[in-house]
Order: sequence, then structure tokens, then C-alpha cells
Amino acid sequence: MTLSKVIYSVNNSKQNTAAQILDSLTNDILQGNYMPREKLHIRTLKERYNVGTSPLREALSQLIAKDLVISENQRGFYVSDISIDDLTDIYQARAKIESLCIEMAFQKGDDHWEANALAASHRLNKYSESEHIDMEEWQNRHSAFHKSLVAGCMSPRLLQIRHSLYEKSTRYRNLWLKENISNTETLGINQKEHTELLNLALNRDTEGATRLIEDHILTPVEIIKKSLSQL
Amino acid sequence: MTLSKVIYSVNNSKQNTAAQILDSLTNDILQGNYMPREKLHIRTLKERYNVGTSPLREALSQLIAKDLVISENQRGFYVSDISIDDLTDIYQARAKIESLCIEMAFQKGDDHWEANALAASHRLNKYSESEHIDMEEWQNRHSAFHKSLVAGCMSPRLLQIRHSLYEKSTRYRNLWLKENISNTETLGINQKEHTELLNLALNRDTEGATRLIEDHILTPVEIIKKSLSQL
DNA sequence: CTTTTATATAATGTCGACATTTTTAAATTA
DNA sequence: TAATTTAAAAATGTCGACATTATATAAAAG
Repeated sequence: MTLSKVIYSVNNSKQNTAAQILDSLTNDILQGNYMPREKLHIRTLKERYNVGTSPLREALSQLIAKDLVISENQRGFYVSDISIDDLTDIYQARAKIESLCIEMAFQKGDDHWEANALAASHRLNKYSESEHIDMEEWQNRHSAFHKSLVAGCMSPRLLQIRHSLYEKSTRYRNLWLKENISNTETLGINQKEHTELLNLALNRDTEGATRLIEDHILTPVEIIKKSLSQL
Repeated sequence: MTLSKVIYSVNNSKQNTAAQILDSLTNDILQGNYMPREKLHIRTLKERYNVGTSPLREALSQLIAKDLVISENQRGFYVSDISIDDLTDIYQARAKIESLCIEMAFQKGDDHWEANALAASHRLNKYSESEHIDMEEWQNRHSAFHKSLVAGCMSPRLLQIRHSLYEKSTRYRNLWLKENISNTETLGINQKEHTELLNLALNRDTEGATRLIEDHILTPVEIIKKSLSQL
């Protein structure tokens, strides 16, 4: 959980400085290395990431567009706030969008879509049953599975919207992970839902799948609410 | 249709230069004052908008996040491209999102929501029947009406997504307006749909309204496709 | 002691300069 | 003539300096 003090990369990357800071800053905010409402001093950030004013401000500009940072003229930049209302809104929007993508995927999905979903489900299943579970790897397989399902909708814009909502929810999701990192029971229930979701997909049961996915996404909300109200 | 050469505002606004250029550039791109794929030379833009490097690049950074501009490292900025595929995708996403917002609004909307929709409908109706129709004013009332309907969903994030999709569709919509600016017949059909939409809202006929709104939004697509393929 | 005013300190936002990279043009070679 | 190399020109991206604005501190007034 250490801060990405200096930009990693041996400058072999094709990215410019601004893009690199954007990555680092996005990551640091999403991982909770900066607190909500925390002031982002230009001077401090310059020293911390070893960069000049311009690329830093360009990165911050993009973070504003992503709603991860807010700014007031002549009063600087702040990490955007989190709240129970925002949490609820984001997760409900996510649920609806995911549901929509799945509905469309069920209409348009072909054999390859089915095959990819099956494969992703298998990868997640196997890992969930393994002895030692690394949370990062589990998250990767988990999100890969859901991604494989919605991919069938074939809409770049909807998938982009889905991704941006997912990103926005990350700060909240990390609260859930802290609570459930060792809770294998929760993981088990979770896993049953994944398997069922795959079956519904293969049977093109839109009604069942949309209802299930909305519940699935909204499940963590109550837990996160509790964590949040304790802060 | 003239370019916003210099930033308007007598510096009484509380916006900083970057935010002002962002507005101007956004407007100029959406209005078609820059062509798709057109190169945006830093030097030229600096002179045109009378600003320095930093705020200009900050504005461009935000335009990248908005998908109106793309950039390649060390190769500058370009107005993002348009295409029939993109047109189709955006309008279909818009239709689905609008439909979703309306569905939620029908569940959550209260008396004030109904009243506001009724008022907005009246304003649009009256103006549509008037002698001389100024297209900008008509657009204002038109979008205000649709906004009043979706407002009932009470989801900031969904409304934000809706707005960003609407913005993205603007360049395409302007092609439609060029075709139909004097076509009062099209406007008439359009108007009947608006009235029906209001009635469906007051009766909370979700099924009917979602179907109608999706059709309503997708109506211009075929016309725009023709305009596009002629370029 | 609290509120107001004045001063000093610190931070933001903008600019032009400069190093690096890309693009264009000319020259060389096959 | 076409392809490759070399040189010149132009454009990009980054930096530190500076003017402007906000914040914190101290002095003065009520």
C-alpha cells in the first residue's frame, strides 16, 4: 500500500509524462492512498512524482473529467469526496448498465462469446476453489468473467460507460474487500451466483440474468454503507 | 457559424483560462467549426484563442477525456473522427440510456416531476406551432422537455452519462438539422411523438414510453447515415 | 476578549524559453 | 526514376520563473 512516489517506467514507454502521472495518480486515488477531500498541492505533487507543472496539471485536468478530482479556480485541486448517496447512486447505475449490457449481449452474442464466457467462468471457478487465494488475482479473474459476459453487447460506448462506472466504484469496493478479504463464506455465495449467471447466459434467459446481475452488483452496498458510516 | 476566435467573457467570470478555452473549443468542435480528424496545432490555437501553452493543453486534456479529441505522443492533437459505426453506436446507447432513465423516472417521479414535464411540454408545443421558428430556441425547448422527463430518475450519474452521450451525438445531430431545418413536416411528426410521450408519462405507461422514446431517438439515424455517406 | 484591518507568507495559474522529436525538403546513391 | 540518406525546418512536450490570488499571521480597534 505504498505511494507510487516516482513514476515507475524506465522511460522506454511511449507515454508522455502527463499520461504517466495520470496513471499513477489514478491508481493512488483509487487505492485510497489519498483520502477523499484531501488537498492535492501542486508543489507537493511535483516533488513526489518528480515532474514539472505542465504535465502534472494536464493529468489533474483529466482526473477532473473522470470525477476523481475537483478544482476551484485559484484554490487548487482536491480528491473528490465520497458519500453514501454517491455510493448508492454509482452502484445502482452500475447495476442497470450491467443489466443492459447483458440483455443486449444475450441478443447479439455468438458462439465465440459463449466460449469466452465459459472459459472465463472456468478460470474463476478453479481459482476460487484453490487453497491460497491472492486477492489481486481473484479480482482479475472475477472482473474478466463479468467482462466476458457483457462483451457480447458489442457496444464500445456502453462498455466504456460501464468501465468508467466500475472505476468510480473502486474506492468504495476497496472498503468491501477489506471487510471480506478473509470471509470465505461470502466468497462461496458469490461463486454460486457466478455459475448460475453463466448457465443463464448459455440458456439466454434474459429475465433471470438481468435480475441476478442487478442483485449481484448491489450485494456489497449494504456492507459498504456500514463501513462508510463508521468513518 | 464563425469561430470563437477570442474567448468572449470580459474577465469578470470566475473561470480560469483553461476552463474558458475548454468551453470555446468544445463548442467549436460540436458546431463543426473544426473537421473530424483535423489537426489541432498548438501554435495556431494559441494565437487563435490568445492564450499560453499551459491552459490550452489543459483544455485539450479534458477534451481527450471527453472523446472529442485524440492525441498521440509527440504527434499532437486531432479532432476525433466520426463514422457511421460510431453514429450508430452512440445513438443506440443514447436510446437505451434515455429509456432506462424514463423507466426509473416513472417509478420515482412525484407531482413536481409531472408538473415540470407538463410545463416543458407546453413550452415546446406552443413554440412548435408558432409562425417563425428559430432553430436554436426550438432546440432549447426540445431538450428541456426531454430533460424534464428523465429528471425524475433522480440519478446524478445516469443523467451525467446521458448528457455526455448527448454531447457526443451533437456533431451528428447537426447534420440532421441541416437536412430538416426547413422541413416542417418532420417537425410535425416529431411533435406528435412529444405529446404522446407526455401522456404516457402522466399515465406511467412504462412499456409504451420506453418503446416510443427509443424509436424517437433513433429516428434521425437513417437520415444522418445518408448525409454521412455523401462526405 | 472578540472583531476588524493590515501585513506577510504561501499557493495557484499563466507565460515564454528550451530541449527533444517529428516532419519536410534536399541531396546522394543505386 | 525510385529509394535511401542527410540536413533543415517545424512542432511537441517539459521546465522554471513570475504575476496574481488566496491564506495565515500579527497588529489595531472596538
